[in-house]
This record gives sequence, C-alpha cells and structure tokens, in this order.
Amino acid sequence: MPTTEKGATAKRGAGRPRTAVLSRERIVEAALDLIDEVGAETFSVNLLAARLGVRPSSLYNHIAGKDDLLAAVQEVITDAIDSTMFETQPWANAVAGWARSYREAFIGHPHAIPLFATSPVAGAIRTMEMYERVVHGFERAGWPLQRIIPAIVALECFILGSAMDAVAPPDLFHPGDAAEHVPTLAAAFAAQDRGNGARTESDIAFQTGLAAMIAGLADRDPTPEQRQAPTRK
Amino acid sequence: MPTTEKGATAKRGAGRPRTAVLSRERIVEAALDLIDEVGAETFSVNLLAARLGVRPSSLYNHIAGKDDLLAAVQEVITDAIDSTMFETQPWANAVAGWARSYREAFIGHPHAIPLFATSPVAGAIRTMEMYERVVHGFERAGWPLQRIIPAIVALECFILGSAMDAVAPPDLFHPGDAAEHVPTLAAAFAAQDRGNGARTESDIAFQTGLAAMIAGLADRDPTPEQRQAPTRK
DNA sequence: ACCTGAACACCGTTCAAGT
DNA sequence: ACCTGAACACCGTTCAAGT
Repeated sequence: MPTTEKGATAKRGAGRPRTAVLSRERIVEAALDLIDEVGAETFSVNLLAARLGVRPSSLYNHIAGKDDLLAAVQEVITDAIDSTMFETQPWANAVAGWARSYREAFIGHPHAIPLFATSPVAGAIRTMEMYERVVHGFERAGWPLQRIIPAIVALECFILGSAMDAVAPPDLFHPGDAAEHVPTLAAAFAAQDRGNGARTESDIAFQTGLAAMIAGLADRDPTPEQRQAPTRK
Repeated sequence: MPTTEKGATAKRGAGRPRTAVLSRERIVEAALDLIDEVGAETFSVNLLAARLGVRPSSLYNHIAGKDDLLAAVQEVITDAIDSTMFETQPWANAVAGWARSYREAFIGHPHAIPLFATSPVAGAIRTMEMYERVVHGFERAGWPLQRIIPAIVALECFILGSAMDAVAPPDLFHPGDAAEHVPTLAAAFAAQDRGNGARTESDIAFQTGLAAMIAGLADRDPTPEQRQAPTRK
C-alpha cells in the first residue's frame, strides 16, 4: 500500500511524467521487499519494474544495472547491524550482542544472505565504520593487534553460516526413511535439545557455537579483562 | 580433453545416434566442471549443452530439470568429505580433521558453495552415512545425546561460512581510501597475522575459529576424554 | 530529465518430428 | 530410446522516440 500515492493506478503514456514516479531510493526499497517476498533467485529486474508499475527500461534512469542495485540493497541490510555495544560493554558481552545483531540483520532478510555473502563491500563507508568500532573494542579489551582481524573474520564466518542455517528448511538432515540405516543419527536427532521456549533449533545451535567460540577465543588469548571477569556462567 | 572420444567433432543430424552421446553421469560431471569454470550465476543449461556439443533439449532425456541436475552435482561434492577419522582418532582431532576436509571439499568447488548452502539434501543416502559416523564419534567421546546435533550444526555453520570466506575476493574489508576515517581498522588490517607459509588470511581465520570452537565446546561440556587429554597445545 | 516501446541476445523448458 | 529443431515465456540491457 505504500507504493500508491496519487493516481498511480492510471496508465501512463510515453514521455516524461510531470512528477517523477521513480527514485533510486524507492527502487532500492522495493527491490529489498521483492527479494524478501520471492527470494533471490526468483527476483528479477522485470519483476521489480512490474511491481513498481513501470517499464523495465525506466529503472535504468536511476540505477546502473542489476549489480549496482543489489549493492545498494546490501548497504540497507548492513546498516541494521548494531555495533555500539563495543563502546559500552565488556568484550565478551559486546561480541555476543554484536554477533546476535549481525545474524538478525540477515535473518530479517533471509533470501538476501546467499546473495551478499560473497560479494565485496566496495566503498560502503558505513560498513567500514562498523568495523572500526569492533576492532577498537577488541583493542581496548587488550587484544594484540595482529590477532584481531582473524578473530573477527572467524566470528563473521560463523555468523553468516548461522544466518544461512536459520533460513534453510528445518530438519534439513532428518533421517526420514533412512533411519534404520543410520540409528545413531536418528537417536541424536530425536533426543536433541530443543530448548524450552520459542527458540528454533538454529537459534540453539547459534547460541551453542557463539558461546563456545567466545570462550575459546578468550581462553586462547587471555586478556586482563577476560581473566578477571569470565562472563560465561 | 576427456570429452572427445571418437569423432565427436562432426555435426550430428537429427534422430537417435547409433551410440548415445550423453549419459546422466557425463552431464553431471560436465556441469560441475562448468560451474567451477564460470561460476554458479553464469552457469546455464544452454551453456552446458553447448559445452557438451549438444542441443539444450537433449539433456532432458537424462535429467528432470536444472534442480535435479544441481542436486546430483551436490552429492558429488559432499562425497569428497572424509569422516573416517571419527572411527580412529580422539574427539578433538577427529572434529578438526573432519572440519578441514569438509571445508576443503567446498573450497575445491568454490562457485558451488552459495548454490548448495541452503538447499536440502533430500534422499542423499551417502550424506546421511557421513552424519552417522560423526554423531557416533561424539557419542563415543562421552557427549550427552541431546547436545550432539546443536554442536554439529554450529560447526557446520562455521565451516560453510569459512568456505564462503575462502572464496570471497581477498581483502574484502580493506579500508582503502577510507583509511583516515577508520584508523584503528586500518592499523589492525596492516598488523594482522598473515602466518609464515602459504596460508591465506582465510586459512588463518579458519584455524583460529576452529581451535576456539573446539576448545569452547570441550570446555563447556567436558568429557572424560577431553579432561584427560586436552589436545590444544 | 524521465518515461515508453521496440529490439537484442540470452534463459529454462516443452514437444513434435526424425531415426 | 535419444537426438534435433522450432517454439514458448521468460531474462537483463540498450536506445531511439516521445514529452
């Protein structure tokens, strides 16, 4: 309903309209909505144009092409990641909060994950600023400078992998008919800890892995802060 | 060179050839080769047909469609994952070896990772057998049954995320022109531990994260085996 | 400046017609 | 049974023509 403002339903003839019906912002917004609805592989420029009530060729007055459009969509998503906790909280808490926010930003747009996990962040200034805060948080916690980037990259690998997992069809590896051939797997599957509340299996695996990774990172490279205040219960 | 056997260069007329020029196996093999070469998004059925010296419609005598073809390609890749170490080695060593093999199987076919990370493994019997071995290895190491699946899922999230990272363009987050605005990030980037040998930044991040995760998992849920023989140096 | 409309070379898939 | 060839409804993109 937000796309209809004033008589956008009437057919437009050729030529420049009195007031522009498109803008880069409106296009990027609609693209993200469409990706969320139909998925990255179903998404197409033609489909987006139809959704905007416009000819496909019209979009090229505002975007350089599909790649340019997808890069803009990516920035919208990463803008939702909260990294301010690195300025206020102890290291382990900040990492945990940032990781959760990071994962949730991509879970909010599930279909976009495989689209962006491998594409570069060329010139995304706000994304850089996020990393600045994160690195600074590690530094203040006493981490030796040369080990910060590998630790952050490792965390991101886990976070993005977890976001993909959260989006995958549930019970991806359910033994099903083959249960007799793989009895131990079937038993572990049936017995698995599913938590007590609204947490999904993917949420539980994420918490398990995140806690393990933070503990392992802190343990392997202990800092004064970590030694005096181990945050795991 | 393995695709040319006997005069496959000559043009074929219409009608059934004396000996079949295609087979499901040959098609799947060629599809994986083509994905490796041109990437998942450039890959197309038409392109594959051209590579096989055949009309696109010919493929549909052997495959049900593109989805069926990609599922078959996926099984070829996962077959390369070695999980036998769970039958011979202590838990931490087995997990580390399996994880490395898992990551390498996907790194061997980089362009296939985003293609398969979210798609189901419907009826892939050999994949199930791998999980049977892995779960059994956890069980023998003393893991409580209900915690095994979440731990394995967490490991897989990290492994697949790491494989994607290994494939991404290097220095994805290099500050570049923005170095002045993000001085701490720039310093950490310049100082980062790049190892001494042929290891890439992605390899180092993987080893960092894997060691942390294994240590964290063992520490959080200690088993007799882990307590008596901590394998981290 | 910003939209339409026609065109281009693609894409995955179907199906009748050949042998 | 297994390939060709023509056809279908798509895809991303370009560009002249309108206003």
